[in-house]
Amino acid sequence: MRDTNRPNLEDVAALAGVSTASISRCINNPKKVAEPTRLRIQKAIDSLGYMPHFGGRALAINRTNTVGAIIPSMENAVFASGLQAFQETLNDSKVTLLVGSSNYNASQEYDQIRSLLSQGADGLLLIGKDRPKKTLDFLEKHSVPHVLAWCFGKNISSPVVGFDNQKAAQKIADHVIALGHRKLAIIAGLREGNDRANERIIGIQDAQKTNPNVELVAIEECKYSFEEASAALDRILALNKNPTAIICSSDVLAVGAMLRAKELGLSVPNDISITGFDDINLAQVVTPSLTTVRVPQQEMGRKAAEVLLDLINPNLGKTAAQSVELMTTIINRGTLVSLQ
Amino acid sequence: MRDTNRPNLEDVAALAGVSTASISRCINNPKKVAEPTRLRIQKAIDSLGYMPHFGGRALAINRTNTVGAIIPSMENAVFASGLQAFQETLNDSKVTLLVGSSNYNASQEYDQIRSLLSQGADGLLLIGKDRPKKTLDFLEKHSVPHVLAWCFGKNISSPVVGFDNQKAAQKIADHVIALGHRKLAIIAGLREGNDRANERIIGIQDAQKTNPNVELVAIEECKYSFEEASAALDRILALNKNPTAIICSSDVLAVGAMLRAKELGLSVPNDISITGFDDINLAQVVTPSLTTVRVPQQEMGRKAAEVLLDLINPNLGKTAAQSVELMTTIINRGTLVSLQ
DNA sequence: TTAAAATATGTAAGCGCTTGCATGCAGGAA
DNA sequence: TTCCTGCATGCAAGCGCTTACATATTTTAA
Repeated sequence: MRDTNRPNLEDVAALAGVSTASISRCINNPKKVAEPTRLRIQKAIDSLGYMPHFGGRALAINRTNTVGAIIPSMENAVFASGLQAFQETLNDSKVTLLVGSSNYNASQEYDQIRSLLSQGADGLLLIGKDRPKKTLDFLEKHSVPHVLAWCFGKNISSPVVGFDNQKAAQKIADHVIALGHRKLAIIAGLREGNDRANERIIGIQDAQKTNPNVELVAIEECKYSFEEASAALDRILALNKNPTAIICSSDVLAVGAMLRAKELGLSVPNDISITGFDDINLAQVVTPSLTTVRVPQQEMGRKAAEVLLDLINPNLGKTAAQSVELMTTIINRGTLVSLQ
Repeated sequence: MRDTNRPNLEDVAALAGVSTASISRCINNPKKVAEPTRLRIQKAIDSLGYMPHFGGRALAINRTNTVGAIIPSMENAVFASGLQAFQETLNDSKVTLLVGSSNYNASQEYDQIRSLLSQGADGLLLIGKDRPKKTLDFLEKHSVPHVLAWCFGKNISSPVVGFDNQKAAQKIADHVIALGHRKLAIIAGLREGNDRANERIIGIQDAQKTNPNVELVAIEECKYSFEEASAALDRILALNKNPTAIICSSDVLAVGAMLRAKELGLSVPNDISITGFDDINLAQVVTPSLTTVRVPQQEMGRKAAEVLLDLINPNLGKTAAQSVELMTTIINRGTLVSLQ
């Protein structure tokens, strides 16, 4: 039923003494309306405080200028600055961002996808490349424009903007090995439904395999919290295999392990080296500061937004949206020691 | 123009052999439709992969089940977990969250408010209580349901869910003073357009005033980054007033100051005590871990969502939405030393 | 048995906006 | 003058959905 409180096109039209069509044109395509009329209309709009009704417009043009992003967790600083950059880039094109979080859970992600889409999202940003067939089918069936981030891969059918987790992990592991470490352990996120965690483990295993005299004494998976990482370190130490370096698949895990090591009276890196992944704020703050892998978050967010916008706008002569691979860098700080 | 790709109510109705009205009822009020029909409809919906069109619905019921939140910054972990709780609570009521960020800038906030509203947000979460008249007028004129968080106060016309920044700041300052500190300095966020930063300063000043033998040797404002806090510490030290404690109005600032102190060869807390505010992750991670003020973020997010939902739903007999004041707690860790 | 009440479903109007088409009008070319 | 062109504007259909109301069917009561 009519909300008499909120002015609509007709009200503006009446006040300005023109038809609703002109108002609409004035808003969406100002050149199509003559100067004096435009001024009159603008005055009417201002004086009524008119704002176009979102639903009406969405219905008419079948587009919302809204995109959704579903990240595994909002609490995790890992995604924050990437998302911020994503949003800023969208805003430049007058597109609004809807955010959902999946809690690292595929079925929650599916629900969020449906929810954001039924909220009218024109496109989606998703994290990672592995998801259940059900989700994939859904995306395909509804031909949802989407881009994947925080991952990369050659034979993915969706556009991807990110980095190769496996290669990045292999690189840091190679680096650790090059410094003389021969007994490694891993603390990683739960692989289940998390391709990034999974590939990071595989990357480290790759590095180990190409160096036969390197031993991988433990692989511990846990949730991304200090407490869980702390417990994971305990489990590793309980094995009595004496790894000289622990490669963690996230800074949060690395810091959790460091905190625990400190509690146990172990010196990092003298007694044990620890490396992280992501290079979030935390990494610079711990003592010693964390040697880690820097992920180009901002660039990823920005580029992902560009690709998604391309996907949504049947664009004018521009090149089709393409996947882009970004590179990670190893940031050497204080938690990794050379054994040579 | 009709998107033939996307099934609409009519398609479902045709397939199920009922009218569109029944489909609509089946979706929104299943009890109103008989069991066998409901099953038939459900099957049709599933087989077509039908999803209601957001705009159509929004137009018909003049409601989007969407609320917006505008936070000063996404990068700052300060708001992350509160926002997460806010979102989760909304989700329980099938309400989606739109997020905008204002970059601690009133005019950007105003733009975001307009943008979220024109995206159809039914209500808004805003941070802090001070804003320009223009913004206030706008909210009033359009009678936008909204709740303020991260602040509290008696004579605010909007519902507020938060804590009293001034009191909380006074409390930590009193605590510092009780430990024997007589020369204090402040590192705070920029007060301009930021009531939280402002009130936290005032709270500390309150504490100082009631203790005449306490001196406030410096008040430095800066942006919320390690680098800026670091520079602020330098400016304070350059004064040669030798404060024994630096009260920071955010953990980020406190950690930035700590990092700088360490660079300068100053021991925290032996040479100088430092306190934070917020109790974000960072606080536990630095060495020594940070004595700070814990803000009940999750609770604030949850309660704010409840109040906002109340505001939006002309609800059934429930009590009207009320402001709620939450309490902060001082978390004693390692950066504040007793001088007695 | 019949009337009344309850239940299930359909009909159609209308939410606010955009846009193809029609109309009117001014200026220029023939 | 007449015709054409182009611009500014209006008209009205239609986007997909909800819902008051009308209608048809079943149940219940008397």
